[in-house]
Amino acid sequence: MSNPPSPSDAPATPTGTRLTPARQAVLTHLRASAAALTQPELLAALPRLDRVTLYRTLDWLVAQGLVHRLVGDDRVGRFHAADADRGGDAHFQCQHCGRILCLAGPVPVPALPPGCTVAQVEVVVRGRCPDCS
Amino acid sequence: MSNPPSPSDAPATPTGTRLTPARQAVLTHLRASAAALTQPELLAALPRLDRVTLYRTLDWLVAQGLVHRLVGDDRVGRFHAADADRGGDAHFQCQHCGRILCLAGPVPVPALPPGCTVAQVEVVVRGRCPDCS
DNA sequence: ACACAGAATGCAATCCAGTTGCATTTTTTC
DNA sequence: GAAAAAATGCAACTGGATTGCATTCTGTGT
Repeated sequence: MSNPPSPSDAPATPTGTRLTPARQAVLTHLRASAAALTQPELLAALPRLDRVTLYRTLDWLVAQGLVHRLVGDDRVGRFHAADADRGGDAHFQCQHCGRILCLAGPVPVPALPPGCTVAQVEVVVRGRCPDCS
Repeated sequence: MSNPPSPSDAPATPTGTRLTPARQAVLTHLRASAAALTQPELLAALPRLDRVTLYRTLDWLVAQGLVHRLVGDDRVGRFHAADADRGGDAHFQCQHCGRILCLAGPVPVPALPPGCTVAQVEVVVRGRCPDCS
């Protein structure tokens, strides 16, 4: 996650790892979606993939810093591409349809108790998305 | 969740519901803990309770607005008392021990796409807690 | 005091996303 | 072209969360 963002089409594949078609397909699909997707959603969209392969693929993509994983209110993990054109740490979750949109821009850091080291700040805004209004 | 916060010691029990000893015990235990607790942690602390009873108890407490439920990075639900002396929507999760502390004070809302209705803003700060530094 | 109704509890069974082990296939390298 | 490394697919398993149903408990009305 501390990697500098790689070019969109040829990310570095460190230490004997490959950017396989499956991984490319998942990454492409995540980049095409404005909302964060769950594993079942991805599986439905890419039926040739095995459940476990998708799981490991997402694991790898997250490890490469290409994909961001977040957990919504329903404790289901959702994934979205960590592209430069999207913000990193701010998300909007619709309380009606459950979709998670990715917001751009930095987020303010709230006041912390002394002694706490800050590594990451994540903001989740809940409400109604434009589609559900 | 849209209820006005009830007094600490005598919450309203709407529509024929009771503040039973089990519920009081869970609420007391949550109030005594500075960190948000998982269901297994609560179960270990209150062995007389059944798993399902604890689940339903937490459900009830959350519905009453007495307890706040949040999901951490590990997709495990954690609960903490929604007392007035604690903030509502800001939390700190230690990346080392996994504990979730509750921070006081609201945070400013980041920029949203047009058409989005905001109902709640939640902030999760990740890093190292004082104990793990 | 007794019966009744509604609520709460406990046990068992189920669900689902996530996870791991192992055999097989694919890709890279020598 | 063969060996080695990585990726994939299938099957089984985990752990928290969740539901159904029978039982117990509390409060109310007669």
